[in-house]
Amino acid sequence: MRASFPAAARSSVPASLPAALKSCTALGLRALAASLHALALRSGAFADRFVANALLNLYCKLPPASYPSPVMHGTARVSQVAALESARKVFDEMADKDTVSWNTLVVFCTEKGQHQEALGLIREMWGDGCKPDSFTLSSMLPIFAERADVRRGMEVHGFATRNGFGDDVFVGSGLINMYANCTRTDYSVKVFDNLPGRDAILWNSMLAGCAQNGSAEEALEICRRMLHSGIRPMPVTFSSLIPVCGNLASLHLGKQLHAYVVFGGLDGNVFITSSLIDMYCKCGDVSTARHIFDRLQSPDIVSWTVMIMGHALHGPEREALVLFDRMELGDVKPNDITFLAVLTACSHAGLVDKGWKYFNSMSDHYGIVPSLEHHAALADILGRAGKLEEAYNFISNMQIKPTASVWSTLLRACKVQKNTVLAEEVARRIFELEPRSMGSHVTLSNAYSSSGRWNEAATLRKSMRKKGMKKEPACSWIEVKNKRHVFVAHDKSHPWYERIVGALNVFSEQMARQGYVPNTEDVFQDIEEEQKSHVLCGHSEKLAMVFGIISTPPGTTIRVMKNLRVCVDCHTVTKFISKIVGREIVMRDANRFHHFKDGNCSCGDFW
DNA sequence: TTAGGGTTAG
Repeated sequence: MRASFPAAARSSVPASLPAALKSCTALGLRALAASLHALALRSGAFADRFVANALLNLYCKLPPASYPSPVMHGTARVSQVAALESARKVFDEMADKDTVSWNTLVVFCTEKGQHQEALGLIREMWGDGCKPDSFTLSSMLPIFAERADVRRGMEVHGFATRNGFGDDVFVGSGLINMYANCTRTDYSVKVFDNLPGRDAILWNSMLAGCAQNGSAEEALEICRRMLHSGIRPMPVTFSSLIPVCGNLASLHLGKQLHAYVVFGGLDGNVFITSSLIDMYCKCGDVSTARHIFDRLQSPDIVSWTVMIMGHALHGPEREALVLFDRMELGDVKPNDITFLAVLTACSHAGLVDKGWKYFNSMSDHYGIVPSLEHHAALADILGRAGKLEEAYNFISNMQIKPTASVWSTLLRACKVQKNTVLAEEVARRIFELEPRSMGSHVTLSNAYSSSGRWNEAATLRKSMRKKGMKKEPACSWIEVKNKRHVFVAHDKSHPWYERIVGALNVFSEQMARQGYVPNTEDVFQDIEEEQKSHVLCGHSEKLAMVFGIISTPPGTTIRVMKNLRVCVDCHTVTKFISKIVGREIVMRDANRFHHFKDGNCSCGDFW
């Protein structure tokens, strides 16, 4: 027999239920929530719009526990579909739906990445006579942000303006992010500047939008303006801004932010510490990164991954594998990005068997399907280890269609191994997919040159010029006394140019006495050997390094950054100079970090 | 009374 409620109790049920359900949702009280659901049905309170909406929200935030727990991608998807179905069931049973009901479901779908379902619901909502409001619009914008669909994002913007939501801060922050993701930070700034009042989250939206899209200078400018407006920096301000320092490789700026973090007592925030570890790695100071990492009580997956990647790029690569194995023993499970880091370590260390082992364990032990990037990483491991044929077969037999970037890892390996026959075949494949691939044209031309096939190299260069293709100019930079100095080859514009060349000549004489012979392999022009060594003398990384040495006190570590890979001769020269001046020289190129000390390099001459 | 915005790794 079902208990019936006294009339007085029944009337008070709807008033108190929404708040009670909200508390259950917030505190994760599933059992109590289930009882309240039963109560709502028995008492008739479910007919109340507020009660039903609160229940719907409960089902979205706290789906019934009987569904499989979301562990890996595949299972999580099943779980989300089941959760949506259960929420939808509650929704369909509602007699009195309003905009809140629709929005609750829409938000649930967008947050779970079920974008098609969300857009379908919004169409259904229109058909039901319920017009989208600011909640709906701010939920739609992240969908077009992720798809970088600026056209549809702009349609939402237009709708918002026409319907009186142009001043809404939630719609505003959605628009700022959407435009930033579509690489239109200029529009983000316009939206931001036109919003009334000031809102701390909007400032952080602006900052994050610029930071995530490579607009480093703009991000710093936003930060200056924010502080000037009296908005205090928040934890999220630091976790957005610190990666900017890493991308600029600006160690002095990164250290300043680190100091603010420590003084503000924010060094326990996992977002901030992960970004600090990554920043120090990217700025060439891996030992400080490791120092921070070693003091973490319980590193999360991002902290582990950035530290593993740090060792993969700086060496010792085996330390990256030691960390990975340590992580596997704990509670934190590796994800697809962690595997990219560990495969990078295998590539730089030349560990073919381990590379295969980790690659296979992704699907065997973790249910992670290897992506194009993982395939490219394994192809790189094989190619760099000289197993060109194995790499070729591996790429040819991939389950997913290889892209030009996968093939290009093999092309670079062919150049290093001086196998121009295979290089031509691989380049043919690349040009079928990407006829104007600049990097691959240059690599093939360099492969011809370093094998002495000057005519083919010249013909290829000529056809590149004809097609209007220009090689990215090499440049290197160094920070001295908080100022960045940028050099291109034979750059005479620097005020210290004469002094740099003078010092370089002195070093050349010392190196010659110690047995140095210029390595002209990377001079891709058919000129006399003597001229080639002159070309080598002016390479941007040498200019930046020598400037660093003569403008800093003895013993100071020199950190040079280069946009392309370091050339073979510069690598040899830097080894000699590190010994002559007794300094550690760190050089970041497009592929990894080189730590030169006492005449040796951490890459073991394998890069 | 019920729904929404900003952060770390490739």
